[in-house]
Amino acid sequence: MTTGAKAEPRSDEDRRARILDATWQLIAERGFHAVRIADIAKVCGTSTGTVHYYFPGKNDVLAEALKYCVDRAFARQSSQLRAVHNAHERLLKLIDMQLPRVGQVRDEWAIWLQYWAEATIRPEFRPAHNEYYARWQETVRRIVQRGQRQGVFRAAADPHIVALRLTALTDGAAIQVLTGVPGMTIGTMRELLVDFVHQELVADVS
Amino acid sequence: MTTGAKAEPRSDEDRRARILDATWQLIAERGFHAVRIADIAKVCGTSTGTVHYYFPGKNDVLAEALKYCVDRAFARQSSQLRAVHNAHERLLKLIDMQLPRVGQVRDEWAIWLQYWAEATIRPEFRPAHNEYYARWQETVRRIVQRGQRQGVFRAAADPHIVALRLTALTDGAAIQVLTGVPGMTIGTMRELLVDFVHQELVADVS
DNA sequence: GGGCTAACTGACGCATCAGTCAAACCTTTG
DNA sequence: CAAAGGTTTGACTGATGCGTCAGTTAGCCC
Repeated sequence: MTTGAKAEPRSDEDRRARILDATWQLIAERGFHAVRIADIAKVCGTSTGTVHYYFPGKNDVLAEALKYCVDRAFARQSSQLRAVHNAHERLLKLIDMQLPRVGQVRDEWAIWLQYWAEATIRPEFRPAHNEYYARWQETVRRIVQRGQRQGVFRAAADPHIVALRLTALTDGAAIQVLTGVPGMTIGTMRELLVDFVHQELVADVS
Repeated sequence: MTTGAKAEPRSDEDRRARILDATWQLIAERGFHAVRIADIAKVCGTSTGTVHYYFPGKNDVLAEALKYCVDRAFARQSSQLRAVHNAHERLLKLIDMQLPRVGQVRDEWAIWLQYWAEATIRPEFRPAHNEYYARWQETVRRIVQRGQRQGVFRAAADPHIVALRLTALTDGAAIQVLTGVPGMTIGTMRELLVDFVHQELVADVS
């Protein structure tokens, strides 16, 4: 409903992908547990039977939709980041791409919040979640290491620790934006993260 | 099921409180949307009719249960913090009390995750959420100001900013603990937060 | 054309729950 | 004691939605 690409899929076997695409957007809009198979079918212009034809049960559609969304987002980020060679700029670019503005990125953050709530309660969601989360942390860590090689980041910083902190800080700030905490806007969030990067990785003294 | 006080309520009109107590624990265990009126009644040793006698609808029970939990946790924290007079120690005590160990505190964190997921989707949850979140941030901010008055914290730090950062960092770290991100344990979380406090508020240079 | 299969449909069966209600129960007051 | 009013019960209802399945259509090979 928001900004997801809804262009006609070329042939038949990405019907599956169409279903997943509709599903993750519905999750982002209405929440994990408010999504009905009938809603998915309606958005896809198909029947509930078809959804069950491709996925054994509702849980499977939902779980795969989460993965699908996170995967696409990661791929998109990666490809855009590759174009930026300076590590400092690349990190700032990453931060910028992750700001939960309205639209696509905000919906993706909504997915993460749903994912967290679900993974807390249902341990079977954790392995997949942790894989994706680790991949994200690793992206950050690599940029830090790259920056140290390039000499734009302090050599003394521990990339692992910095990644842990920066991801935590990003998540926490995103929560405040998404839940509408007064005083936490997109701008505040960017400032907060940029400052953090500067203090941890750029500033001269320790 | 975990550690909530389940002692016999003295008379009749805290039957309401008993229901809320059972409800928030069920939310923490099973998730917001998996809680059934019948479950609440069963835990309370009463009937579904009684639950509806005290609360007009399911939504009311759930929403009030969230508030109830957050309120109790806040009161408990406040009373324990009051005993610590040195601001630095008080902040460390706060951090310690908020580590999501198993049991009560972990359940309370689970409630926050559910709250966030819900507030993201349903704007009507935001006002209450933001009120509680603001109260928490204010607690942190006041401790920082207190520390500056006492001279144990750097005067240059902006209490508002520090509170924003520390709460975000805490939330982010808690998510990683609750979702079981490898490498993020209670110990790591404490270390991360204590380091942050030291760097932002205690270390000499800026 | 005639068999075969894969893709798709949508009505139906069945389970699950929120909320209702009339009756039962208990407590208080006159 | 009796009436009144507050509280509790649990069977019931109506709605909702998942998953199934018998049936349909479309493509494909012989």
